[in-house]
Amino acid sequence: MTYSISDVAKKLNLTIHTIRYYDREGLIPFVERTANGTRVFKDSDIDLLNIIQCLKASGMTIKDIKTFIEWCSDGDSTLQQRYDLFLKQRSAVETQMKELKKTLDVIEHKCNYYQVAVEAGTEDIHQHKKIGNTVFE
Amino acid sequence: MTYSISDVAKKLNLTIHTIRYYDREGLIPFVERTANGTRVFKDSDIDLLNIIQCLKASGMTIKDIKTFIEWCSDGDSTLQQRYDLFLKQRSAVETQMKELKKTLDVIEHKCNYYQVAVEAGTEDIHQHKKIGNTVFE
DNA sequence: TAAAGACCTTGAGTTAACTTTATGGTTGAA
DNA sequence: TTCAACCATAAAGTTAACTCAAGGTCTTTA
Repeated sequence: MTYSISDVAKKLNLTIHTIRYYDREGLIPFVERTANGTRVFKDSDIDLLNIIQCLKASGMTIKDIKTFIEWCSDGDSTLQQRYDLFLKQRSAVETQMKELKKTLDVIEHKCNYYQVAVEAGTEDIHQHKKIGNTVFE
Repeated sequence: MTYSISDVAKKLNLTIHTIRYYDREGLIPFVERTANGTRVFKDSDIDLLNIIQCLKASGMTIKDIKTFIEWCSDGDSTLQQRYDLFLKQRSAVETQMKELKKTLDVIEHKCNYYQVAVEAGTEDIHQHKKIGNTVFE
């Protein structure tokens, strides 16, 4: 089973431009070409693009993802580096989740605050802090 | 209690430049000035900067945060808009947390994969997919 | 057979959020 | 009194990650 660039774009919810950009940046070095240069994607290429999406979501830059892919190409001599990389990303994502939880708590506090204020028709319902003449909490 | 811009920068782990940038963008319109133009921050200004950090962490742009601050200045007539905004941000953050959890699961899978491979000294320990001649899982 | 619609490359443009540079004013200790 | 250490503005520069435009080739379809 093979796919055109637009098939892949639809499947992964990326634009054609983005996929070509990733190719240019060296993220998908194993995509084959027809005689006239058209890219032909295999399932394994789609798997790789999925991994790239995951690494991006974990906060990695394109440049760092490229490094990882180069390590993959280098074979078993880079296993430790790749392991360390994923350990680092794991802890990075765990940190992000904790931060996001704190953020959510603050936002939920605001939701409650505004729900009460909307029902009352005024922010004066709250004992509050003022900044200038403007209510901020 | 008042603070200089560098005090605030230290306290909130921002640079002086970033704080001035936020001021230029209209995010902190209530900071006072001395006769010669030096900014003087009150505790309420620091509270507001903390709220700004939280909104940024939830994925809001500077432009949208500015809109929120304008709504605050407009008083009770914007209560519903502000409530809706926080409901929207809450659901945005909840979505982000779910996505991050999926990402973490994939990364943990990779950690296990590489731990086994490092111990074995080779990726051949895994039944695997190959892309070109390169192992990607 | 010609127009539509894929695909390609190179290179320039965009956007957000800073970040730096250039230039200059104020203040307080040595 | 000078000089370091603050503060200020305006405007240009940076970076990442796209995104678009121009100009060209190939293939399919009316």
